[in-house]
Amino acid sequence: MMKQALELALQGALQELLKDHPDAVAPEVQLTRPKIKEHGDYAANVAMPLARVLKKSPQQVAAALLEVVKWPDSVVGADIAGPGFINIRLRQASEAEVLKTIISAAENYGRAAGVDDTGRINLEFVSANPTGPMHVGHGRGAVVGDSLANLLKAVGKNVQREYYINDAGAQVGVLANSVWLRMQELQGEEIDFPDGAYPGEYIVQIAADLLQQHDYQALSAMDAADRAALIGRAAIDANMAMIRDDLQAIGISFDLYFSEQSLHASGRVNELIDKLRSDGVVYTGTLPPPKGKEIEDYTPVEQQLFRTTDFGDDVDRPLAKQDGTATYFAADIAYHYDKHLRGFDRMIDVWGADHGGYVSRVQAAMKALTGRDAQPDVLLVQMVNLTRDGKPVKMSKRAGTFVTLREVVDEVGRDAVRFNFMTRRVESQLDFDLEGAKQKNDENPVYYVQYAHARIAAILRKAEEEGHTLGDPDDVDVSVLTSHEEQRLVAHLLSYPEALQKAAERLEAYRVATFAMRLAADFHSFYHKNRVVTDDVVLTRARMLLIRAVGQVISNALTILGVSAPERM
RNA sequence: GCGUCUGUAGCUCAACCGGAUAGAGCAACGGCCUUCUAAGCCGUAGGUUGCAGGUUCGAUUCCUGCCAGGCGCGCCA
Repeated sequence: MMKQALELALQGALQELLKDHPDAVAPEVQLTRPKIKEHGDYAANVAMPLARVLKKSPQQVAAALLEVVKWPDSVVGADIAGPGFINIRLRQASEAEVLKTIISAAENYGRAAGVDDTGRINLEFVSANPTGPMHVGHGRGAVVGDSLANLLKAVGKNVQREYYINDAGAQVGVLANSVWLRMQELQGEEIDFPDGAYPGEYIVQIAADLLQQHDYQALSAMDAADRAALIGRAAIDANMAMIRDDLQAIGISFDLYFSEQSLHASGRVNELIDKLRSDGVVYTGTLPPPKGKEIEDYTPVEQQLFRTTDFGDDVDRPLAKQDGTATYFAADIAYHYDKHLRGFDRMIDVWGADHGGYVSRVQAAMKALTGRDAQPDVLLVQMVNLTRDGKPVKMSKRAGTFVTLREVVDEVGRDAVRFNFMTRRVESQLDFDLEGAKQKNDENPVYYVQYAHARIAAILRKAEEEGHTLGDPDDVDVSVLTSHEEQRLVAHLLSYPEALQKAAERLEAYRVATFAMRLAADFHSFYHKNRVVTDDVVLTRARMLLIRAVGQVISNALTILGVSAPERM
């Protein structure tokens, strides 16, 4: 890699300069790609921090560095500019050679050669409760998590996708009761459907299916708890099947669906609480009433508390409810601890912003259990505001009027949903307009990128019709690609592996979408100023190579995002 | 009240873990289709980066305090 070679050269020069200053700390060499063409192909800022150490002006330091530096052959010039930047210019031909690399590597360009051995990563995302269909907010988390998994795999990480099924606790009882009420109703009985029950139409469907499979009289005669268990299990299975189906519709599947109930059933939650107790981080006490919320009948209760405040949390957290069963928190620690025991070196959790208050307690718990290294990295995905023609779509879970992810995908299409969800950082809220996402114009970035890909395919078809063939890329003379637009494209393609690397390091998959949009923009700009198919055979072949490489990289980026790259539009 | 995320052009967002003249799209205005896809391109205009301090050679970026908005804050998951 050119960048590394340059960094090495500068580091060498740095050592040379610092010979007389044995106790000085050498600043890190950082190379950036300047935004402005006149600033060269790479720029280094080392002279500026070094100026302080050597007590000379940055310009003097830069000059001294240039005296001793031994550049690689491809460097044609380096000069000092601005407040002390060293601008480096490379021989152009050496950059355009990347086009040949891209064509031969094809879908592997930008990807790591193999799977690295720096550890296994567990990536948990979606984990929507199996009590109903996924809404749009879940969809954003799903797309973010899935794209991140693709990205991490692309740079060579060993990643497992995991879905945590919250199939335990009181909500299962509520779900079972909701279904049972609908079953009774379908049998013609008068029912009173309470506020707390799940109102959706899917509950009625599950009830109808269950009536097909089970004898209603027999169910009525059953012990209520046994019946609730049976119906609850069946309803959860039905909902999970629906969720998996909906995820399939946007191209997402998991390596493992992990059941919370299995943690309780196998005794691992209780084992974990015992372990914490023997570790001495559990005590019996009462919590102060919560702030900022009016609670009329707050009564302090003695309970088992996990001393999470010793590990960075705000208050200690209860492990067991008053009825003696474990809290959700206790099960979740057991779950994260289980991931640790399964040998994952790193955990990443993608959660909705409404779980933000939960991060510090889980991290505190994992710190207590395993030490700092096994704390999960938590990505909090902010809300999605669904609009139609700019007006908010009213959603009420209680009234059963929330828009499901499936409805949105069916209406606007998988590609538009996936790409639009990836155009912003997870920290910022996302406005998603149903009409805007369907429009096939500039307002919709997914078409902008896909259009570039389809346009490239069309040009290549045209070129072949005209009798041009690319042939062996190694025989193409890329030195004729000298226009401003061509050089921009080459530089852009060259930076793709670095862009992936950076995005992966920061767990910011949206950067891949940004990259694709910028590359598409550079291509469209090139297209309008340069003709690919001409009478000049040498130039035509060089440009065919160039746009094929552009199309390949757009396709590779879109693949990471789970978006298709069409040949025609 | 506490925690957390956000605040950049009229609107929606970028700005490469402190760097050079803060960039795109939409909306506005003016151009470009008898030649490879106009789902596109070129140009003009638009900014005290919420406010006030601080650290630094240098701050949209880091720190502190305010202001505004989102999310959350008993054994619900």
